[in-house]
Amino acid sequence: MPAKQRGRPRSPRAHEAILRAAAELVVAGGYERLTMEAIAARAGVGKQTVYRRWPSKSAVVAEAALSGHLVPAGREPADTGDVVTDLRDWLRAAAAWLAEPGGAAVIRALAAAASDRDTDSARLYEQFTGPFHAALVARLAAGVAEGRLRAGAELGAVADALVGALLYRALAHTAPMTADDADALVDVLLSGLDTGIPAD
Amino acid sequence: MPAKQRGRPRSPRAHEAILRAAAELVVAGGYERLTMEAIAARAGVGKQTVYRRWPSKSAVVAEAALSGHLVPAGREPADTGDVVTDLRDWLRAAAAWLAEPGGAAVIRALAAAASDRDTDSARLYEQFTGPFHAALVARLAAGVAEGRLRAGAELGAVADALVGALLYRALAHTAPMTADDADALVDVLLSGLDTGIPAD
Amino acid sequence: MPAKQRGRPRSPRAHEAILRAAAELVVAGGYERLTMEAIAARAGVGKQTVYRRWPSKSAVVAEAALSGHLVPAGREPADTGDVVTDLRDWLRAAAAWLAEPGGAAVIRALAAAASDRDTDSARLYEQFTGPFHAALVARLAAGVAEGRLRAGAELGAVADALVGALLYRALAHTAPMTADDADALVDVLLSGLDTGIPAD
Amino acid sequence: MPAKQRGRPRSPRAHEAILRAAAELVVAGGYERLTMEAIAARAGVGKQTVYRRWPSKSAVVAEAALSGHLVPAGREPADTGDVVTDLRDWLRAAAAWLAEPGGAAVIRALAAAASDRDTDSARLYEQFTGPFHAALVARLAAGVAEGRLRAGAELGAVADALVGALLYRALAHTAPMTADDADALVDVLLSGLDTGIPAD
DNA sequence: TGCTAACCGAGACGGTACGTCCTGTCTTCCC
DNA sequence: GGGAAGACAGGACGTACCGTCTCGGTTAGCA
Repeated sequence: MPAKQRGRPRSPRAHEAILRAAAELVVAGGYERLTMEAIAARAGVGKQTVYRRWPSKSAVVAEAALSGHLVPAGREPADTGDVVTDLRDWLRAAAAWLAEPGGAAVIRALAAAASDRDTDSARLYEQFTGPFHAALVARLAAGVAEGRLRAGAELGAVADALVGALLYRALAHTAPMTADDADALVDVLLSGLDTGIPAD
Repeated sequence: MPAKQRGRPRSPRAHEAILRAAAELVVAGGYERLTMEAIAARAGVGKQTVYRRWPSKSAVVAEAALSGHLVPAGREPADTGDVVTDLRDWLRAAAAWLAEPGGAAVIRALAAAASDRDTDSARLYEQFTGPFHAALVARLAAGVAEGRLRAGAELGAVADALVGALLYRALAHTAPMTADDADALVDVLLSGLDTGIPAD
Repeated sequence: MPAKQRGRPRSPRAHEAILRAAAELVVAGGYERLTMEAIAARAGVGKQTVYRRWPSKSAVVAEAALSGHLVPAGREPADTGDVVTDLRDWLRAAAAWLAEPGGAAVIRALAAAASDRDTDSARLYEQFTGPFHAALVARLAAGVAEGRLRAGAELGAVADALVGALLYRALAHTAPMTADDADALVDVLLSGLDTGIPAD
Repeated sequence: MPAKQRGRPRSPRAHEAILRAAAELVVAGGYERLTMEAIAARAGVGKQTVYRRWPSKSAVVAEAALSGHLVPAGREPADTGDVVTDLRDWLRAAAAWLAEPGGAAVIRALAAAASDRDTDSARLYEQFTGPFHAALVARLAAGVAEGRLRAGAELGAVADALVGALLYRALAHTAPMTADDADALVDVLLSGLDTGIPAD
């Protein structure tokens, strides 16, 4: 029995306004330049109203990310029946999003938020990258079922490689991943490197 | 002719003490909790002495990382002649280091430092992960030359996948990469997923 | 016709609890540390219930003082027929009360409350010190009628001097007024300073 | 040996600017409306620079008062040789100052500052009213020496009565003391009330 | 040997943001 | 309609750091 509700209920408007403000500010200025005061001010809300809901900047950002304010949800690979094409298309789309300034800002903000000591960064990554990872594994498994991909491979490792490479290129931002890079990565993962010739 | 050195030379003791202090503090408390004042205090140095050398916190951390205060330098893959074994060993060793608390702390600090708007994060990543990436590509190229790996694959993409997967698992830290995970990843990259059977 | 009472009548229990809480808190912590939230909490009452009755902290304190929660009411000088003794006794008693920690705390709280810009401090002082002042004047007038005190003196000025000296010693609290101080003050006011010898 | 001076010395300009700002703001808005942030802002100074010197609002106000920023120093009674006239003139002048809005504001601010739990209010009153009190006693003693005032009276009590009556009228501010009130008070103190006729 | 420049530790400076506390108002459910 | 509870916008609190500055005091090369 969850302690009967007493007093004025928390305003959903304020809740929403805070997350929206945080998302806008983090895209505009990056995580380091983001301040709780600015979030509250832009949301038209007292600071206490922010702190009543989240204990820290990183928690607000995490919630904004998880609730879809920072990134449009639903980026699972399609299933056209051709797993190779689906994989390629998904990776190209993801790379394109991360090549935009907004996408990169989100990823970098997430990495910074996750570095905060008091953030449940496992949960953050799990909820943010987890769906992609899981959807990738599912699509790959379907590809195996189709007979298009070989059985026995560790599909989780493949998803790690795909998500990890995207993340790495986005964070390092020497140069974001291009469509060609994406295709090359898919090619390697499909064809492998082994020539079958054993070492001497 | 670079303006002959005049006045008191900068103290190498102070230089070293600052980097050591920064490294210790970042491992102990994470990047977010790190402050320039604490670095200076722990190094027994005035703040100006820090700012005279580096313009920002992230620059100090970057230097600490690059100069081997945060991470033991020299982790290139060995060349035993067997590229598969070398790759596996390197990935296992890297995964093991990142599974330690210290290793994870360093990576997370680096990610946070790189998220600083005013950091040359490209340079940071390049200098930090670059050598590994380059060494991997070189070792892979040698493997191709040996005839052990097929020619024509985009080796940079392979290195991206390896480094990225490590990074992803370390940052997400749901569970750090195990030796088995490492082996599975190498296996996939070597053997590929493709059965050679085209889509319907 | 005074708008017939509608709805639930105001709780006298709450009223009383608020004043008692305010009195206790002001004695315990002084006026500056007193907060409306603490008053409401200690009274077991919602803040609105306080604000419904009084518009400000100083008003609550004023009411607490005036209603006898802060100071026992009824300290007028006695009338034994001997105005000198009565005056001395009254002043000694007042000085003794102000020498206690509680008494001093009340006076200091009152002074602070009266300093609030939006307090009707004239009313506060009038209601708090006014009765004493008036009773003193009355007792002095009776002394004049008795023939014990000379006519023609400005009795209000005498009362000002008595009340003012008490207040001053209490607020300054270098040392509260002693019985001897009280006697000396009465002595001066009765005997005067003038020798009757004019200035050169 | 007072610990050799190290680091940048504290700015006398800032010190002075803070006290001036505090004095202006307290006269303008009263003690309750005074904030540390406003003091710092008006002084063109960081808040820390205020807190580095004084621990609280009341301490700043106390210092401003004691250093003559709130009240022009030097209000001792003159010595024309005629103690009665001197006393009357002094009391009239003091009453006139307290009747002005500025004077009243200062006294009320002082009373409020002295009510702060953590203020050394004894020192505040002693240094603020003490000089007047002492000068009054001195002038009265000179009057005794002149033969104009009777010996044997407790001159401290007389000064208490004068200062106290002024303070009381200023704080209560039902009506500030007028010149006539001042004259009446001096008259009573000089002539006394006693008719010499004993009680029945 | 003395001059001058750049360094050194220390710590104050004007600022910004922090996270907490309180104000006076409001909104809910309950009597 | 009053009452207890508690959220609301607002704003001051006192603290912690930022990056800069100003002290007295080294420590070097150059005169």
